[in-house]
Amino acid sequence: MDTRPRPPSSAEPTGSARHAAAGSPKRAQHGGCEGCLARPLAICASIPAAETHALEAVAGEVLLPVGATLASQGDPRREVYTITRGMLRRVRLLPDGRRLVAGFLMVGDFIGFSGAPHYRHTLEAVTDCVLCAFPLQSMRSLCQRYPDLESGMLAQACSELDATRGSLMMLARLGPGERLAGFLVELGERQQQRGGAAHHVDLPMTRADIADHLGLTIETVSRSFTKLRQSGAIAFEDPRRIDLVDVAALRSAAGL
Amino acid sequence: MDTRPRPPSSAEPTGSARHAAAGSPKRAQHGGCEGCLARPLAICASIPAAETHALEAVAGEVLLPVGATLASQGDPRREVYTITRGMLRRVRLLPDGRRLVAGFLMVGDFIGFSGAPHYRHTLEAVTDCVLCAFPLQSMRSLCQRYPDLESGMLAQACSELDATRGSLMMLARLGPGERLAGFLVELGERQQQRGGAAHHVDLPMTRADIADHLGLTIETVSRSFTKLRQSGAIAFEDPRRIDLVDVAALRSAAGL
DNA sequence: CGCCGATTTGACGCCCCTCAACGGTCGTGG
DNA sequence: CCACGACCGTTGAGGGGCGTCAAATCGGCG
Repeated sequence: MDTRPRPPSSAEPTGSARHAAAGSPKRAQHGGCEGCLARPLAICASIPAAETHALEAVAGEVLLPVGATLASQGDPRREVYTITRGMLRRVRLLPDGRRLVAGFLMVGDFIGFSGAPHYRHTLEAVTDCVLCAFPLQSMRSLCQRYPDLESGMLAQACSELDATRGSLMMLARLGPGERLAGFLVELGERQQQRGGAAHHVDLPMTRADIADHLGLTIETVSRSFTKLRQSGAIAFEDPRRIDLVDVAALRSAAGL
Repeated sequence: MDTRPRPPSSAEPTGSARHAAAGSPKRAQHGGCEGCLARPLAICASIPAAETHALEAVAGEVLLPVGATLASQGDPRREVYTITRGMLRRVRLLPDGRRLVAGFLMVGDFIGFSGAPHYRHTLEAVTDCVLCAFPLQSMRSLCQRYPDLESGMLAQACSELDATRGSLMMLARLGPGERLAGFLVELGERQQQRGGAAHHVDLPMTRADIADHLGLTIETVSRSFTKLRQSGAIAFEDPRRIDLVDVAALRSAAGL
């Protein structure tokens, strides 16, 4: 009765990569919190440096090659994760193939804020990733032992809620160009927090990922890119590497 | 450059109600947790019944008449709330008047999951409301004293995150009829948890509120209602009181 | 009864989705 | 080395759905 989907939707069916067939997750031993680049960004920082052994004792390391899936929609939730390297996407699929990318997850982000016993999203690696894995049960006991950890998680969950509510406005009331502007600004800020250059955004994800994140089609995303470029707000030669020329204009377009 | 808004947007400019000019919030003394209808639904339940005096000691009661605003976008956040009676809407306004209703808040819901120091939304009473107010600072100390309270809040924040992510899919990829179907089902379930009749939904909010919640216009919402009615999925005479005739159809339309 | 707001319905137009084609890059294999 | 295919991104043409504008109906309240 309503919006019709496109036949088989867009991106790959989880396991049909280029040639080597998108490897699967591999387990490894935890490398230690000391030199961890993600630690200052992650909830792990809620535990004092002197006590990281408690984390290391229960943590495992997961290596996730590009295109691999960490967990699938419907799987039981047994672990939570902190991202140490790389980028993931959080994908939800409708039975008819319509696809939503509910978010992109970057270094320091926490995976596991959910009350559901099963995953409501599939988690796929946009780039090669490394994650710290914690059994759900261990995380619960750690929270009891270190109340600051639980406060930290609550705070983090609240900011994620803030961010998600921001996306609501974007999807409900902004036009394509405005959505894209907001997306670029936000991604740029997150990359800057992680040591990226200001006024520069790297886009490891495809246009299809962006489209499914913004509730648009690939074509409309592409057209919006060229319009933003023509307007002088952004510049790029490599479509995966964007210059934010006029951040103020981008921000105001996105209602920020 | 993009979607153009309608001149002055839809609903009232916060204070121009029917005739009596939408009263303002009134303070009262807290009535006690014992007979509180919201308690079993709210995070307050994380504190044992024998200890409710700790809550009562710091709580205040707020009476909010229809149309009144509890807090405005940009105000500093000083308190958090639990809803005891009535319904509120969480509204965000863009400078040009575009409006989003980020959610409807009902009895037992908690207001205050945010990391921001200022409100990012305006909170307006859809019906007459009663709320329990807790100073932010008191809530923090309560969390230290009662770790279960903090766990409860984390759990609640996680379910809200789940719900908000569900809205993302709705806004990004569902058509008008599907969005409305999902909205009705979800609201029906929440009302049922609160003692409402199954297969019946009360809509205290206007079509404009629904439209701004679903990212549509009033007219499209209205047309979607009549289409759902013609399809036999719902029935109604009073537009504010909807019969859910075929819940299965509604659920599957919404991708649930 | 008259006014006002809420809801519904109709006519029309624009924006975005759909369908299609093209160019560029990369990796493979002849 | 170059031909080839796969994937990605871009651009153009066309159609449909939802927003826009307009008007009618209904109910509540003064």
